Amino acid sequence: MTNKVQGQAIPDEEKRLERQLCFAVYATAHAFNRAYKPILDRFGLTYPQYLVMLVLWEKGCLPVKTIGEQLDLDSGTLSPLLKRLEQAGLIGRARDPKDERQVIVSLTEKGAGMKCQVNTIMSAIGEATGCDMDEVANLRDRLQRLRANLTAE
Amino acid sequence: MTNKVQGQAIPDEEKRLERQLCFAVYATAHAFNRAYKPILDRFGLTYPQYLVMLVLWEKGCLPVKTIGEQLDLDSGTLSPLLKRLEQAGLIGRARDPKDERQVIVSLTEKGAGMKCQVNTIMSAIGEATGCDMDEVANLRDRLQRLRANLTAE
DNA sequence: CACGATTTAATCGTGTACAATATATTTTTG
DNA sequence: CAAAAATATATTGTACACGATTAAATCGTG
Repeated sequence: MTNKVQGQAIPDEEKRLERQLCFAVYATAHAFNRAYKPILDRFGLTYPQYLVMLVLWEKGCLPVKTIGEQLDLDSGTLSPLLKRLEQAGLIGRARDPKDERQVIVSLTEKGAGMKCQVNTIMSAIGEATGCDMDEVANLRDRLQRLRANLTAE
Repeated sequence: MTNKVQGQAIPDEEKRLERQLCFAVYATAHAFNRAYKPILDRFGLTYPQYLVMLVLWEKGCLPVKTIGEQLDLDSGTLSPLLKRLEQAGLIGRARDPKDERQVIVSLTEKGAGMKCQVNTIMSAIGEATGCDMDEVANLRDRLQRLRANLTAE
């Protein structure tokens, strides 16, 4: 016998990698990345960069802080990523005159013009998932609840 | 009108970040990582390192290749990760005498002894997910199907 | 048996992630 | 109003992740 105090002992079968929800999420995230790569390569974007562009296409100019809240990423990740998007000519960055602490990220002409490619990208990925709209919605909603639980510490 | 040829145009509402299944997966993977961090820190493990240990606890000695197949990671990721596990004294690495191309990864005494901590780790994470066993199984199976679809290119 | 093709790991370069720290700019308070 | 606290971003160090390349060993076919 291995464990009695802290709840039930978990049977070995349940400890297998394939049974872990965390691994299913982890491996699916990688699979999505790989599915996106050939599509996004055509636009010179990485997947996290594409997410930033999605937020900007949806909401327009935003401070770094807000982008970070949307994507759940901190400045240590976003600063270099935004620098690369700026070098690619897709976004601009400027200190907010009202509050010099903030850096406002905006779309350039080139970055805004790229928005019309979203249909192509989302259609290709939608195809690759092999899921109908109900299954996508089901899975997405379950994941959102799970994420909220995990974050609620 | 934006798009008629390539299937239907996707309404703007569907393009929002929160509606994307890929982002739900991406953000949940990060949330899992953060939930694991304080637990795994106590054992000096990162989350990917923990996954490698899970595989070794389950199957014993394995070549790098097989570990990569289990986790869907390549040698560019595993080589440095395994080197750190070796430096931490949890695993050993040795060329297979039968086939010198292969490196067999094995558990040290210390690494094998750590297995009894799995109950604690999995219980803590299970708690953090806030999901009952049915919901975990449901979500895991849906993700496994999704991953298979995405990988089937 | 030889020699080219394949297999297996390691290495290198680029790009996330994140904790910890640094810096500059508000905002709050004594 | 000045010092302290809070806020926003950038930087640094460590650790994945992956494509591309390299190097060593084995295999396959002539």
